[in-house]
Amino acid sequence: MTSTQSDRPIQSAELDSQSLRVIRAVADGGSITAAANALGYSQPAISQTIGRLEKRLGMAVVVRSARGVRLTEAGEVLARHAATVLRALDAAADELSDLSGLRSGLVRVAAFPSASSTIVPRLLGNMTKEHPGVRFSYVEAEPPEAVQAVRDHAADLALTFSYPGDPDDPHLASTAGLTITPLWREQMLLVLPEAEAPTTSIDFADLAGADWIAGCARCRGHLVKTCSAHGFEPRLGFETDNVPAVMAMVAAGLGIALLPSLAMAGSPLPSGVTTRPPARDDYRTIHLVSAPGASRVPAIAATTTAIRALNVSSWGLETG
Amino acid sequence: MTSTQSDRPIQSAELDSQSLRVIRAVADGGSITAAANALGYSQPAISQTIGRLEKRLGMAVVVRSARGVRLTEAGEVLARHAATVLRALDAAADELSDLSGLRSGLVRVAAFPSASSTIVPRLLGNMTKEHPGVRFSYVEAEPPEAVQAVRDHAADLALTFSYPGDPDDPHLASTAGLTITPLWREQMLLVLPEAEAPTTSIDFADLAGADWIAGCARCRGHLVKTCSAHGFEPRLGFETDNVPAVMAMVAAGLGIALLPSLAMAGSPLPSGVTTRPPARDDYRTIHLVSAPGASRVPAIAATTTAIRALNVSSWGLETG
DNA sequence: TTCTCCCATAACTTCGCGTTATGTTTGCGA
DNA sequence: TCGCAAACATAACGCGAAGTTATGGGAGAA
Repeated sequence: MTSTQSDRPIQSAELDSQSLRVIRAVADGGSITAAANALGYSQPAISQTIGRLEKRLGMAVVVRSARGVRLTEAGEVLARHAATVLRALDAAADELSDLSGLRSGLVRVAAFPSASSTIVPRLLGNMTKEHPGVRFSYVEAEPPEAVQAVRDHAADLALTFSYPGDPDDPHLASTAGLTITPLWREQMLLVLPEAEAPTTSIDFADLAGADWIAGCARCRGHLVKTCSAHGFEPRLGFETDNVPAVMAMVAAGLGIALLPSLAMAGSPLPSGVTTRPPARDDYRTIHLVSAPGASRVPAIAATTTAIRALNVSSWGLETG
Repeated sequence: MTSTQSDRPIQSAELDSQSLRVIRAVADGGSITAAANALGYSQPAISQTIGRLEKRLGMAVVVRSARGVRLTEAGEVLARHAATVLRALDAAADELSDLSGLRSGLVRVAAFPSASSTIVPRLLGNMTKEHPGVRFSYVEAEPPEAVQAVRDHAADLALTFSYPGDPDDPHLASTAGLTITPLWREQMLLVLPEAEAPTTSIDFADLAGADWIAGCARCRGHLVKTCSAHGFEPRLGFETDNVPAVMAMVAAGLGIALLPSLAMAGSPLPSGVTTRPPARDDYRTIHLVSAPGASRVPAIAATTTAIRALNVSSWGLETG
């Protein structure tokens, strides 16, 4: 009584968006030739696409008509759902275009404190002016935490610094899978009362008797290391990572300090306080840390490019 | 300042449903390997599919993570729209399965009047019992109009008849593109008063002096042709294609008639009226007319199969 | 360190999906 | 009635997408 139907259910995997595009074009144009012209294909391409689809489905999708072709019920089903599918694909393509064209996207930046008032505002200002659709988040973090944030995918890009030869350099330990690019060398400056400042640079060895005001843990480590390289151990009286406080302490005659040049740019020197470079150049290095693949995310790639393009000479940074 | 983006907008043609399936599986499984297992592919297949997609889009869709992989913003966009796309594809596949599995579908049938009360009810009864989801429409139409309906795609299947040697046979003229299958031979019967009926069959030549009641135009043509083949021209007194009316006229002694056997099945003989077969077999042929490709529409194919499977012997039809 | 998990790559095969060239059918017009 | 034109199908072919297995390398965990 009943016919010998295969009765195999149609899997959605047997439907592809290209076939739906073709069906819709045929429905709109009324003929295979018209669809081919509309889609920019040759006539046999459409004919074969439909033929393959019908073979997969095991039923006719179009039937030849006097002039052109018309859809079967199955074809109508496909044409109806094609509208939904193709609308969604168009929407996705639009959003991807926005990401690709830097009209949308989010970049999560982390950087160390003295960058917060110097590099970061200029960077984000340039970027939002150039690409208003790109959004940024920013968290201030010391290098170890910043690196960890990138590792955890909590941040896309991190600006960090490291002192030469630092054994605790977070970039050395378990930075597996991260890309670390040196950006600039940042000059270290001695901060001291004007009265005690010589006219030119200062030899570290002359400072063996001074009281020192230390900064963050790793900065203090660098200070101790530098002093011991010059044959003495610094007398550390005060500790704070608050730069204006350090300067005020220097102004109050409580000691001298060794600060990176970005700290100067962020906080004006109090009167009576000045800076001098050490006789033997002292610097730390600023790095850009990113997860691999960051270059293949348009907004992040654009941000890294913008970072490299920053004019940083006014802050005492040297490209290197 | 800005980076060198290609900035080429993403075309929705660069997105295919397979990539979306893969993206969704990766999003769900959290790793490429898990997605491969879920989809039944090898791990490199998924890896390469994503790689090709990223190459087409010009941006990353996933980033390697500690354990497995995670989506970028672009990947999230795709995963979000993938839900819509795949839902629509599943819906389409379901509907196609219903069509394929004879749980839905519409078959438009046309047939000649005497089939309306015989063949067609039995056919549609069988079909709706066997396949409740399949819907039917039916229009009664004489063969020329029925053939035209199929040609115009106003009907999917038509039951028609033709008399042997009919020069106006609608199946001969402009049936291009239609499939015509002979189904059965239908016996023609003489309808006459019982009083005048011989016990066995009747030789046509003995009826030269009778008055005749004619049916439809083509039936009348057949009658005239048959009579002239036997050397006389029938005296046509009454014309109607109303079968009960013909029988009533015969019962009233107004003449005799030549009717196809299906007409008998549809209308009971009045008392005093009987039928006899002509001595030399007289028949017409019942055809199935369908548009090409009808066999590739499941519901229509099932209907044609059901037509062939009909038990029609009780109506005086012979397979041939 | 070593083991395990996961992803990428290489090398290869197959077939989907285009192309151009050509055939077939239908409807139309001289 | 006889080509002509229009539309779809088919053939033959090429390329690249998309799958496979085998293998390598990096990162986390015992």
